[in-house]
Amino acid sequence: MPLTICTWNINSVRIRLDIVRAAVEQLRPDVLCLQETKCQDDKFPLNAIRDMGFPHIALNGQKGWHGVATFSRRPFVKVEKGDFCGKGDARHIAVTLAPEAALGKPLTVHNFYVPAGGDIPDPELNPKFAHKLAFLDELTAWAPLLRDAGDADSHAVLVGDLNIAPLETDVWNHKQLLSVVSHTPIEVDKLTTLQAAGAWVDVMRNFVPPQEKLFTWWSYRSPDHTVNDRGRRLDHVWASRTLAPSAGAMTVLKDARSWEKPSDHVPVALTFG
DNA sequence: ATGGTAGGCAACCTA
Repeated sequence: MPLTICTWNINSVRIRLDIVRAAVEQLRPDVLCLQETKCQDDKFPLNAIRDMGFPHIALNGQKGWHGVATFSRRPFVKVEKGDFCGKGDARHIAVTLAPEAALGKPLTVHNFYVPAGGDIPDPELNPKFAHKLAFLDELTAWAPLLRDAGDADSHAVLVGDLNIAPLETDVWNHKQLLSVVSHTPIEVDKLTTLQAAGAWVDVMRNFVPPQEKLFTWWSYRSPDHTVNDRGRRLDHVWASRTLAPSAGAMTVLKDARSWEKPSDHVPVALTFG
C-alpha cells in the first residue's frame, strides 16, 4: 500500500473542521500535518479528528497562535518536539511510523511552521525577520533533523509552511517580490542551505518542473484571489534522498482556496511507494 | 505607494 502525506496551514483548526474533513475525503491521506492550528492541546477537537479516520494524533499547540499537529492512520513509535530560538513557540512536531510494506523502513515526518518574519525585510529593523533568519540557521544545524535526513536505515520527510518561496516560479512575479518577505534573497539562501544540509529533495518540483509556476498560498487581502493568480509557494514537501525516488504522485488542492471559509493556504499531498 | 482580509481573543497581536 502506498502512503500519502498531506500538509496544510489551516489557520485555526477549530473553525475549519468541515473543510479539513472535505480535504481528507478528497485526498485520503495516511498522515495529515497541520500548521497554525491556533489551539491549546487541551482544547483540541480530538473526537472530530478520530472520526475522520485518524486514531493517532500528535499535538504541539499553544494558546492563540502558531501550533502544529500531525494525525495518522498508523501508530507512532516516536514523537519529538523541537523548540527553536529558545522562545517556547509551538512550531514543530516529528512523528515516526513503524516500517510498512511499501517503504520497508521506519518513516519520520517532520512538521514545521517557520516564522513568517513580519513585513520589513531587514533584521536590524525588524525583530520578526531576525527571528525567521535565526530559526533557519538553528534548523540547519539541528542534530535530530540532520540525523533523520541522513539515516540509511529509515526514511524521512520534512513538510510544512516554511513561509519562503525559493524559486522564481514560486511567486507570481519574481522581480516585484524580491524585497517582499518570503522571497528575499537572504531567506531563499538560508532555505537552500537548510535543504542542502540534509540533502533534502524538493519533491513537489519532481511533478511540476521549475519552469512552471506553482503556488500553495493566496493572500486574504484580495477581494478575488483568482484574479491574476497572485500566489506564492510557501508550503513544502521535502523527502530524504532514499525516499525521494518512491514519490509517485502529488496533488496541490487549489480548489480548497475557493471553499467556504477557506484557509489562505491549500493542502499539498504527496504519495510514496 | 498604499491598503486590502482573516483569526484569536478581548488589547491589538499575528499572518
